[in-house]
Amino acid sequence: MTQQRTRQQYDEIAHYLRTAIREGYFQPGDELPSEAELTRKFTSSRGPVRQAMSTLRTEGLISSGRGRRTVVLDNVPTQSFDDIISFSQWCHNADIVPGQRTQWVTRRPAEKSLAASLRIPDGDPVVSVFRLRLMDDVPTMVERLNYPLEFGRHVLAFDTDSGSIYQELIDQGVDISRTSRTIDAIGANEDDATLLEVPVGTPLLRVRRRAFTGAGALIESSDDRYLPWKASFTMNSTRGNPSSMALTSTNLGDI
Amino acid sequence: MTQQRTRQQYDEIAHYLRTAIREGYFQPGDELPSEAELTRKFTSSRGPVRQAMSTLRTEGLISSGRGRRTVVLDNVPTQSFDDIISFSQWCHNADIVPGQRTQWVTRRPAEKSLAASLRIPDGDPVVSVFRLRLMDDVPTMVERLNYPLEFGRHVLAFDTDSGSIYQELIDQGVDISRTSRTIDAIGANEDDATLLEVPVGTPLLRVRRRAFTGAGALIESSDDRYLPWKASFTMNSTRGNPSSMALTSTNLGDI
DNA sequence: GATGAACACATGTATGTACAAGTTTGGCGA
DNA sequence: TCGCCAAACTTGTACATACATGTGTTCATC
Repeated sequence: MTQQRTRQQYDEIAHYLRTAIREGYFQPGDELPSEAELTRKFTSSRGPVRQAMSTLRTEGLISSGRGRRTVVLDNVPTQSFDDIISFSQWCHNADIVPGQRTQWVTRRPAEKSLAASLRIPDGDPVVSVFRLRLMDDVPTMVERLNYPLEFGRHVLAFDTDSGSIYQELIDQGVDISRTSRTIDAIGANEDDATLLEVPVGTPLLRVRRRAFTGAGALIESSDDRYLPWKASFTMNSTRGNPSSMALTSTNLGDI
Repeated sequence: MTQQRTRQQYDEIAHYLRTAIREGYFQPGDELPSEAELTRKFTSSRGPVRQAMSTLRTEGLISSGRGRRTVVLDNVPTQSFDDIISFSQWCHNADIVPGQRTQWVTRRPAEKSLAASLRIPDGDPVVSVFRLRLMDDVPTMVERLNYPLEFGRHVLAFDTDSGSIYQELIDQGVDISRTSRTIDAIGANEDDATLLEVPVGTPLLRVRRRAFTGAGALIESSDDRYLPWKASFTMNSTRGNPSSMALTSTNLGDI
């Protein structure tokens, strides 16, 4: 999936360390080999070694500091960009069989709020998808997806019961390079309640997502609602590293 | 707050770019100066420039690639580690007056599940705090904090109605270096409902947090519940960058 | 005017060096 | 034995250089 050409040195080092940590060769609290040792081990220079360390640090796997040896922190969960963006991909990684029951797929003119959210003129055509997603055949999440026609046409031509829309877009050459998520909580409405088989008002974990191309064009604006006892988000922050996460006060109806 | 000694070059460059973007000098879609230009502008070398770019990239502010000029993405919100960990700090940044009404502070032996969550033996003393937090005098969040005695003793000696416990721990020399958060949704129980002045069962955004020292010792295990129309989380992920965030299936009662 | 090759320029990766600024270690002296 | 200091080692920061690899432009050619 989304293959890379020849693996870079720093990528190789990072992969080695990540694997060694995940498989318990380095336990939480253990010291990692020093940069000098890794340099020798991989017949490399300090640059790639430090680059690998840097990625592990922002993943929250290790902690380092001047004079101190680098130590392994908790065996924290982390996922790649592809895992994060795709429900199907995430299920596969967790050894869960993903499923979907498409409720409807439409092409229609965008009403005002949706147009604003997609940053297109009022009335421009959008493609919308409404699906129930399942984990091992158990209802877990309701998914509302909206695409500008430019990208939505790929969705219209796709059997939305057959798998990952995300993967289909990638295969069609759409360059998904960044996503922004807003997470909050909301009570199940009637549609949600029926599909998820819970009472109206049941607290759901809502994830509103917007996906962008590298050039900044908006690909998707979506609203996913999870049963909180089936899925949750975990994130790590480390002092000194940028967080890419923000607590925001919700005053304006953004997204 | 938590001052730095002399600002490093890469930090200066990052700060300049961040400010210029936030203040609109570089608009979303604009190209940033090339690395060569920045090198000249700051009389520096490529290393620090690239280091600054790297932090902005993981913050989701910019996007770059081989051959392409670096472009500004959305004007995305990001916050530092200190902002993320402290409700008071976050409010200050958003020009909101933070408040708190302490319900109780106790020292007691940990019952089984709490002891496990704090990774201490059953019955070891813990310090617990239960507070209502306010934004501009409006109830916004209920906060349940638990500390092993080693760190909790600082909390016992602190007036929890006077401000930020986090800041107090820092001032007492506690090295808070990493936090792990799990986010989901939960209905308000009777305590939550009374304090937040909403009906029982109202969907709340729950953030369970654990804080660690650089050496890996557990400082705090907490449970914050936000009114979702007052606060939410935002996060950005970029292809190729590690995410430090994970969607997790909630089977075992972790945290 | 359309096509394509050559070129300049952008960022990505890698190496080597030097020094700064912490932590740990070990030995020396009281 | 205890305490202190210097040396060794660790990671952080910075600079100079080289080449890889992709993008965009220019310009000669068809």
